[in-house]
Amino acid sequence: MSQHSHQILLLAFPLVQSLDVTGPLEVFAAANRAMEEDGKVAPYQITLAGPHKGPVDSTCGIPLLASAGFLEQDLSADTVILAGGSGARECINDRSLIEKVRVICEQSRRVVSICTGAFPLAATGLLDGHHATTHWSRCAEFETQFPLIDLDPNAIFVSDGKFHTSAGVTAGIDLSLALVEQDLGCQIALEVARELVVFLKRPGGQSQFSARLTVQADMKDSDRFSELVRWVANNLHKDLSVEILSARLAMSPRNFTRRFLEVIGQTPAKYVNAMRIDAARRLLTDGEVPIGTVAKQCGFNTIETMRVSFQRYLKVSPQDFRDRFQSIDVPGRIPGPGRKNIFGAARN
DNA sequence: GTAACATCCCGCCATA
DNA sequence: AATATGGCGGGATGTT
Repeated sequence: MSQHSHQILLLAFPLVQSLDVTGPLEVFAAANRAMEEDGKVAPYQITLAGPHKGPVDSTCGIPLLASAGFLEQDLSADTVILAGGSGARECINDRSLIEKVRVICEQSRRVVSICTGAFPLAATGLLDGHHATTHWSRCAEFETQFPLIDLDPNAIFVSDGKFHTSAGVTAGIDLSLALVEQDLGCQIALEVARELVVFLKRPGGQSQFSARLTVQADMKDSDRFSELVRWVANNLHKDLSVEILSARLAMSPRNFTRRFLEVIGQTPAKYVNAMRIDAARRLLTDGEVPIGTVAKQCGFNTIETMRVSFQRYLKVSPQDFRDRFQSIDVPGRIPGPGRKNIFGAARN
């Protein structure tokens, strides 16, 4: 936690419009707003740059720099973020580009990659011998390309020294949030998280829920599954057992479980549970709905079930969760001891 | 907290 | 031959 400003360089590979880029931008922009509301100076100065080929306008109000002259520009920052998405994997054979990335990363205090942004980072060789992660669907490819890197396919995000790599795009949002917490403290991170309605999760290394996963578009059957996922989100109060869900897609439970894991990246029950906690979280923060009603609406049969789930995954009870978030609106009220870290107890 | 009960989910193998 | 699917068993995990 410090008063000085943080310079952030966001490297976007060909596609600028992807959530990999806009997600972190939103987080840091929200952090700036939160600080300004507190009467402080907006701490984050963000530069968006990259060798992209997409439309050259601005994203989230951040002007895009250095598209054509990317290699020539003198770019450095406190924190550099390599966004993933379309084009990130393809550019690892562009030697001059990778060399440029390497120089930038070497000069930076913190290096962050999101999703497949890990590929260009890995290509620099800087990650060799380090722990890292990337999007689950690209892990096999990553491992064969970069055998010297210690890949953890199950982690949401991995921190190793100055390098922080994250799994999916939503994990990138979570990671940005963690950086904000590191830089500005828990209070601001809380406000940002609340504003963005990002699903809260535990520190890296825990794979049980990584928020709402974006279904890979290029994957077979993804249409059926994304439709199912949408249906699930709208029917959380119903019975969402494997048996019921598999019947909806006219699959055997065994095959459904297998395909669900492949396409969505999580097992059915875990995913459903994550969605339920997510929904409950929103109802608890955004309204005055009694906790028992929240539990029912979100598909937890009883308050007890919901409480167990909250304790297990968020390390707080529903009541604590509600109190904590609503306390933000009360000036001067400070969360009690042991409640300061929304990301869970353990940190590193 | 705990115990009984239910469901999940993943390896293994047969079948399509 | 190679691949996708489905059934089964039972330890792991979750619910009441």
